[in-house]
Amino acid sequence: MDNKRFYITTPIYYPSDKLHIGHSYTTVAADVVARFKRMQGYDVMFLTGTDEHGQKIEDKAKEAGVSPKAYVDNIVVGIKELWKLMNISYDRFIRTTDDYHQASVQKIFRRLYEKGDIYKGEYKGLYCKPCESFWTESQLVDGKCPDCGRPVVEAKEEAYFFRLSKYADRILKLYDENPDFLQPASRLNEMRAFINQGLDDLCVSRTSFTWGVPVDFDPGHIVYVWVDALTNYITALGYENDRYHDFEKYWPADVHLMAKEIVRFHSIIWPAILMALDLPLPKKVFGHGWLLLEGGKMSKSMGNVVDPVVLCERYGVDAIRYYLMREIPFGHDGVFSNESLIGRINADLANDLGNLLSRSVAMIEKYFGGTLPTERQNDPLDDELIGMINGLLDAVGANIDKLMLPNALAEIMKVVSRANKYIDETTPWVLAKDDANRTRLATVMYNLCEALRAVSIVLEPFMPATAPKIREQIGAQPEICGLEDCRYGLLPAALTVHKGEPLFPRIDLDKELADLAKHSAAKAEPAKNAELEHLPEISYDDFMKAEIRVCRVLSCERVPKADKLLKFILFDGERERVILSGIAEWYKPEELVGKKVPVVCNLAPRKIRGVLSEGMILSSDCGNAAKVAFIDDAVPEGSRIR
RNA sequence: CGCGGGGUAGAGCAGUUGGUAGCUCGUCGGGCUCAUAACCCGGAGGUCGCAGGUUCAAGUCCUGUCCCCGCAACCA
Repeated sequence: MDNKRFYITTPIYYPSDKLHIGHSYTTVAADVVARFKRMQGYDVMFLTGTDEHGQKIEDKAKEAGVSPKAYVDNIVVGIKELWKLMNISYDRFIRTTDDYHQASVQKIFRRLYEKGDIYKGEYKGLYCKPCESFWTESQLVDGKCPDCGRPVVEAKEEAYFFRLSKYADRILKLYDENPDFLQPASRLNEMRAFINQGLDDLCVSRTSFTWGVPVDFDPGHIVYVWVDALTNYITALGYENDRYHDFEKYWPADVHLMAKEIVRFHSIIWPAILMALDLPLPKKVFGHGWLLLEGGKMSKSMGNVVDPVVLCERYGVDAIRYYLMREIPFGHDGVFSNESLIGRINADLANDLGNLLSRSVAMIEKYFGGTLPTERQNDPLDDELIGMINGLLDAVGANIDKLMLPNALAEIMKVVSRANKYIDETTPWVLAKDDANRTRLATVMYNLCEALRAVSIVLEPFMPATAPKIREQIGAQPEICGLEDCRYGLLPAALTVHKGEPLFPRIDLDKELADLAKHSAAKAEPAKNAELEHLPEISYDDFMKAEIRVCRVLSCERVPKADKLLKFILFDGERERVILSGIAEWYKPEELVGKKVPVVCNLAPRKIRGVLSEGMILSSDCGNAAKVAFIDDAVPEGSRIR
């Protein structure tokens, strides 16, 4: 028993902003595994935290007019509240600004330096003086600084480097000998290819900012993110510090869980650092996919992030946890949408699971006054359901061990479906009509409750709040709801049920979507106002020079070989005019035909892709998209707008 | 240019070592009435991006080709 230990981590998140649903996704996944392992009897260490140093935080804090520490303190409070809200059962929370961590990082850095794996060199690059930033060639825009557009110069500065190149062969060997080290396997090829194109040594210090851990033997140099952040996985256990003392107990980690964009750091740089420190390597690095939003990637700059707090408050934590774990194939990208979320909640949780509980308990109350008689009468009809109950734990466990979390949930839902079907097959309402069938009816009811009990057990890691609610209603005591109790026949024969509230009320999809649209529209406005771009004042005469008229769209089609352009033929009140507009990403041509739109008619015509465009259709910037400013249909073509 | 991933029913996805193409949602029809108008059964719907090849047999292997997405490191 003593050697059953399990160490799982999430990345430490960068608290430059509030966390979004993608962070919740990683963390919920880790939580599910941690909870399951605890139920299996493992001594679990589940670590999460925040990576709080660096230029960006420094900038953000300055913008907000507070110290960097005050800035991150505030965000971290929010993050911890989010994890509390989402029922995340982390055992330890590390902040890279914690004293013990910083002291450990300095020791580790010094140790690597003394060993010769970190050396002082020169960082050469393209430098923008006003921005005090180095850029790579590929980052430049038209050969100029991407931030300010000014020219860059070649420059160099002193910096410390980690001998990453030295470990390339050992890392490749690691992949060969432990194909399971990095999952999904497809990422392994990517990493191999990356290493094979040649690893350069890694720049591990900075002098361009001060918000970080100082290199204690060389003032002015700050330890850069690689050594500062990645080492959290060991400093949080007490490596090179006295705050904790379970490094020996938990290291190496069983799983580092993360999204795919940081897989490279964890499967190349992190093992190299550990090799340099002569420490064992983590057993597994798992890079899951991204939650995409309809229309593309979620990102803070696009302003299209989904706030997990809002979702949890609206639909309940367990519904969100379930959706995240069920809908997106773990390891692949998946699309988040309100429709699919509500669809899952309704179909799986309300209709199948919630309703199964509801109808089962209702029948026991109706036919037996809430308590089952103790005699039983079995039937071959029961065998399949009972077999599935007895096989459930293995099916779920095998999938969780492989981190195939959606499959684990699918296995659970299979039992729910089978139980619903079982009700149809056994037709309890028919049995209830004849007292002679009383024993058989009780058996059917008992079997349903057993299915629900088994389901509640394996569902617990995924939906920790819902599982007890199910048990309460079917009258299952906690003593028979451990993982090892996930088998048929443990409920007392004289079972008493207690009907409760529906687990997951059904959501009216159309109403809900309309409501959501209203909210997000109202919310989008103030958010944008903060960063409005202002232009110089213009005179009334200048304004009146623009001839903006209402035009009707006669036809609209995509421009061949142009992914953003739509070609319009419009009627402006006296003639037809052709206009090209770069809105193809957001509108289908056919949905625009017949619409009335405002057009700047006296804009100098311009040839685009060989077609003369005579004017501009007015649209508003909406996040990263454009929305055409449609005009009320009652306004006649040609009307002047001013 | 390079590297990686992907193109399978209206939508979203499974398809292990090649052997009659599945699942969820939607849709159409039927059943039931215990239940959160939920549940159960059945039907329709796919030339598995395209073109070749290997094979008795290919979504599954090989070659070519088109399209989509990501990465391309000092950015946290």
